[in-house]
Amino acid sequence: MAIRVTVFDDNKKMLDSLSVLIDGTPGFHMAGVFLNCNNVINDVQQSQPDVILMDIEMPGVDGIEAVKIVKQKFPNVNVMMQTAFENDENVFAAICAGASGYILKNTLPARILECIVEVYQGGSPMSPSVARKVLGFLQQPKQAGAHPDTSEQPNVNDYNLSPREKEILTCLVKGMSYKMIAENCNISYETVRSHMKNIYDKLHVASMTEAVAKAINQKIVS
Amino acid sequence: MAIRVTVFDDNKKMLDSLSVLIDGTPGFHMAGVFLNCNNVINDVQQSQPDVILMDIEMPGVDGIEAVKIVKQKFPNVNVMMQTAFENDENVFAAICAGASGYILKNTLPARILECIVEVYQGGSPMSPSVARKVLGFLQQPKQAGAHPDTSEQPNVNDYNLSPREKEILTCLVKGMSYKMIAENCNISYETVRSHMKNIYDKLHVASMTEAVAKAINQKIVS
DNA sequence: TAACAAATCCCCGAATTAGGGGATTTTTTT
DNA sequence: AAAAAAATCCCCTAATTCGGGGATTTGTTA
Repeated sequence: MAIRVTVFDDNKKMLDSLSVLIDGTPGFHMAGVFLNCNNVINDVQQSQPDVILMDIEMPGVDGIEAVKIVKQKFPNVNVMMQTAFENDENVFAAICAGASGYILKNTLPARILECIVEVYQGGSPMSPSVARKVLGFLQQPKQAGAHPDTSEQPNVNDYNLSPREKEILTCLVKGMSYKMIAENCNISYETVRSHMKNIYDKLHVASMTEAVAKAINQKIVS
Repeated sequence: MAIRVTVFDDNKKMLDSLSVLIDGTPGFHMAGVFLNCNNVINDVQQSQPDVILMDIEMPGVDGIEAVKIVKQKFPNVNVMMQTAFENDENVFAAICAGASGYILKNTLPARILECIVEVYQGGSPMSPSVARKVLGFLQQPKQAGAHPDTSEQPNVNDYNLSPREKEILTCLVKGMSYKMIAENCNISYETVRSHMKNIYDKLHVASMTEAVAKAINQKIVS
């Protein structure tokens, strides 16, 4: 059974080459080609695709909007974005809208077919640079310039915490309870409490949450 | 200039076959192989890799921890995870830790080399099923509203908190106790508790400290 | 209309944390 | 050597948080 592909793209040339590619390859069938998404629901209903190739830049309803509509009406149809540009907003918006893949228009024909299969099989093909962007969304904004104080001067925001106290504060920031910290640091529960009291004194706080907030915001712990 | 690859994997056989593959292919050089990550900083320092292949399941320091350490010390080295399993937690944790790729151990040798090149060139190769999971993380917080927030960097880590929940989380981060939050928000103590329970569910945490740390680190509250 | 999310409130018991006292043993500094 | 700081441990009481249960009202969505 051939994989049914429907394409939305306002570029007629692109549409033609994709038709040749898809209908000319065994195992693939071009179920429908459309120059815009103004009737996307109808178009999908009619063509009954397994996979949709969707351009982003289109007059009228754009590709992002179209994905939303499609995924709402036909959640089982997988949509792969195919676009010339890859700015952050588009990538992110497309994924949030429910796209299952995101490839660039310079992708080689053979690779496009591979991607269609991949999407059909439940994968999420992405062009390398897009994949990197996607991971970027998930990765926390890391500290860039990472050596502010290698000097011998004590950090003013250090609050004179002892090494052990910093260690315990670090555990706290990771979400550990006193009991867990005790185990982690191989000391008794009561010792943890003692340290905590001292930490509170030095930080001028009176609860775990305040201590954690201060520790993170003032970068007392890494 | 060959791409320098360092591998961390506690499976000796895997290490051997990767050595043969990498050192036997022009354009690649195996810079170092290590059975664990207990001295990861030293190992990386010594071997000076362009790309690191990192197993997750390892005795002692595991692959996720190791990525964090590596990215902190050597932010320019790209790390690709290679593991037998692909449970959600690992994938997510690895990416958050700073991994630049995530492939499964059943990946074909030729493809592994491709992935190394891709990582080296700034891409993020992922096995199809992993890529789908990654997109899933981004799609999870229910379809983003009608207006695609294109102004700033998209906040991925919104966790679908309601306005009131965000308000309460903000209070928490300021160090308030339940009682203080209740007064501040003009609601009863029990209502604060209810909101807190829901916040914990959505954030996947189980204590105030964890919630505060997550809220600050992931910029859920400003 | 029915189903759902959001926001509000309540109770119980168990676990955890806070604040107030201590004390002893190492290190480090003066 | 004496003083100070750091790290370890203990007890008691009060306050707070956590994890289960609920429930009601008000909107919005399907």
